[in-house]
Amino acid sequence: MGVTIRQIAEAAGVSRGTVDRALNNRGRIRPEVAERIQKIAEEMGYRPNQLGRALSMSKNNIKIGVIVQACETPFMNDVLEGVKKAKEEVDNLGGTVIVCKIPHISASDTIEAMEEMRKDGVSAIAMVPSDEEAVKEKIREFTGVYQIPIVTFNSDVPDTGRLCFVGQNGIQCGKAAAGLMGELVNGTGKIAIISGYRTNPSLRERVDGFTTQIREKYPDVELVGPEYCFEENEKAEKITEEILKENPDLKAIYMTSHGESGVCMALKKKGMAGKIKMIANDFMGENYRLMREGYIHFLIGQDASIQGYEPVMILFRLLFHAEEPEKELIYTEIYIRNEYTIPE
Amino acid sequence: MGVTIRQIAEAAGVSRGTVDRALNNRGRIRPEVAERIQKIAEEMGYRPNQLGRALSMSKNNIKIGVIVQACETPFMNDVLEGVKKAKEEVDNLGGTVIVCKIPHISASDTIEAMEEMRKDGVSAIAMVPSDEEAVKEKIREFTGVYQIPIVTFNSDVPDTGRLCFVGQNGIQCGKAAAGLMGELVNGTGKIAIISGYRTNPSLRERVDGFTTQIREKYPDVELVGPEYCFEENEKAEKITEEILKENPDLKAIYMTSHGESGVCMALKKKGMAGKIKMIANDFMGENYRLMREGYIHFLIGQDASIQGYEPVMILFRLLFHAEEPEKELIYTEIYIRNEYTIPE
DNA sequence: CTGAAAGCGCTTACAG
DNA sequence: CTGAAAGCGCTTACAG
Repeated sequence: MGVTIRQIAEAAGVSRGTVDRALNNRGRIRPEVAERIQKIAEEMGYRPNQLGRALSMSKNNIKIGVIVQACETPFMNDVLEGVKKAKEEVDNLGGTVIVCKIPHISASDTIEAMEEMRKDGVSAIAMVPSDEEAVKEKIREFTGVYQIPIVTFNSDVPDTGRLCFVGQNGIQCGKAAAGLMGELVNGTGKIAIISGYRTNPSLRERVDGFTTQIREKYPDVELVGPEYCFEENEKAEKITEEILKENPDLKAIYMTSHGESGVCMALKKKGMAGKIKMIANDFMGENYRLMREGYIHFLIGQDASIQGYEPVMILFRLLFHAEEPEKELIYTEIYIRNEYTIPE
Repeated sequence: MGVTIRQIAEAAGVSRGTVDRALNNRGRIRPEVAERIQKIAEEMGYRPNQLGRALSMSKNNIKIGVIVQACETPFMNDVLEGVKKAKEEVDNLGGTVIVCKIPHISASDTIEAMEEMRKDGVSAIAMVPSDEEAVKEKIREFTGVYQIPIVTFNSDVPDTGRLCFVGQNGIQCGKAAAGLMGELVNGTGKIAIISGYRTNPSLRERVDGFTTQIREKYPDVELVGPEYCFEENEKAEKITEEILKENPDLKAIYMTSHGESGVCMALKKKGMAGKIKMIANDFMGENYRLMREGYIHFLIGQDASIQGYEPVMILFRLLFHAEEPEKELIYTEIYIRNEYTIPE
């Protein structure tokens, strides 16, 4: 048990309300008195009890909105787990979290969700933005005109006034893959890159990080691609077949995104399963299976649940404790897994 | 805002105290009344407000003791970070956490710390036990006679009545290293194992997991050792020199424990820096440096801070919410890092 | 500028 | 078995 506001009030010979005003800079107090009280609190080692604070402030009802795009993917499911955990914590502290799931990536749906939340009276929003001008403009409007703080996660839209971004550093992710690849192929040979969409910023970063790092550290490696499979298995399979045809001496494949099963299917048909080394992204059941079957040698992933958890908590800390986030770009850790560090 | 106990009381036409008794099975209530109230609460979708609960119960003051051995290592420092985080949370919820740091691994000091905590009136203890009979006996006494629940972390002592264990699965850790090693050496060649202490259970598990997995999956690999360096750099250096002398064709080294700098020194003197592949354990500054300098190729580690955090929270959940841990063995994740996924 | 009082949602002696 | 009341530590109108 610590020192309470009541004890300070007694020690200072004032009322509890006055101590509160002094300690929380609420004004309406004579500066000398405030100073004296602050000193006493300091001396007594006062640490405010969050419980009392939260319970008392639960009248205000802080409301945080969460907008998630493409919510039916395994990754986003894990993200939603994190959101749920944050929601429970916020609920416990007297706040509210409302979640809007947008089934696919769409600018108009995103904007609509944002407007709805504003009408619902949210005090802040955490969201996965899509990289379109209309969405960016709406974010500018929210942060600027309506003064509704916004935290982006998973993908970022800089220059929109968003408070901060929580997600992966794509460049670093690509570099990590390059380092693993270098070991897998012993620093020499042909490596193909298969990506999802040419225009997707995160995937682009992975490709860039991978490419530059391979060129710098393993000059004897020859890169093939990048080819783009639009995260479709059929397309990925065709691409892989063509690559194999043109490069019978291919040693490895780096996949920045989905379509893994298609690639593996092509490898299987050519009898190359496990012989061609493969690095893929994202921790999900499908990839674990392919890893167990020997197709995928390393998996690179991120802590999905923290991407759902942290943005909500950042906003809550802002609204409840008036605590600004430490950095503008909050990168999540990059995890490497092999066959022995995946869940059964 | 949710339904409150007061609303239920009004709906049921009873007092708030009665609702409390009904909902928390406190007895001293007519069963029919209790049932009726439970039903009403259910219908109204009542979810108890943890804040009110915690604030009210903060009179009781739940006190959790933490005993940490060998607290001056980098790993234990991270563990203590986790303890600190848990302590803040528990403090916020009206509890207390007291920490006792034992500078070195010692049975008598551990027992002394336990006794002191008991006199201090702790309601539960989280501790790193040493693997000695006297300590085990003391743990049995605490859990049995005094009914003080104990959670072990980092290393375990089964059959002592301890509530659960939080830490690494050493076997799995060794297997993960084996999988990485197989890729590093391309499935063939000589690999040396250097461990810390022959008798340390965790290190033994790592060696076992590594050995069995290499034998099973890479029959062409020849294993050298394990040799034991007692986590001392000088000793590790000498051992490495000898191994190199007898095995000029050595391809890689697996270190289960400390002494890394000594090994690297020996490699450097022989001009083998970076040529001999190396996998080491534990995320710490020294190892990051050796990785950046090209000596260490993979680092295997655990989330140290969660090992400090989780045991305290498990006990808090037990005492505060009467919530038992889900499993008896709570294994922390095994993380793999390469040069690109370590902090600068 | 300051104080007295009510209130946040729950628990817990104390009467009856 | 049940109720009325006090209390946990803080905040916040409302008076003055």
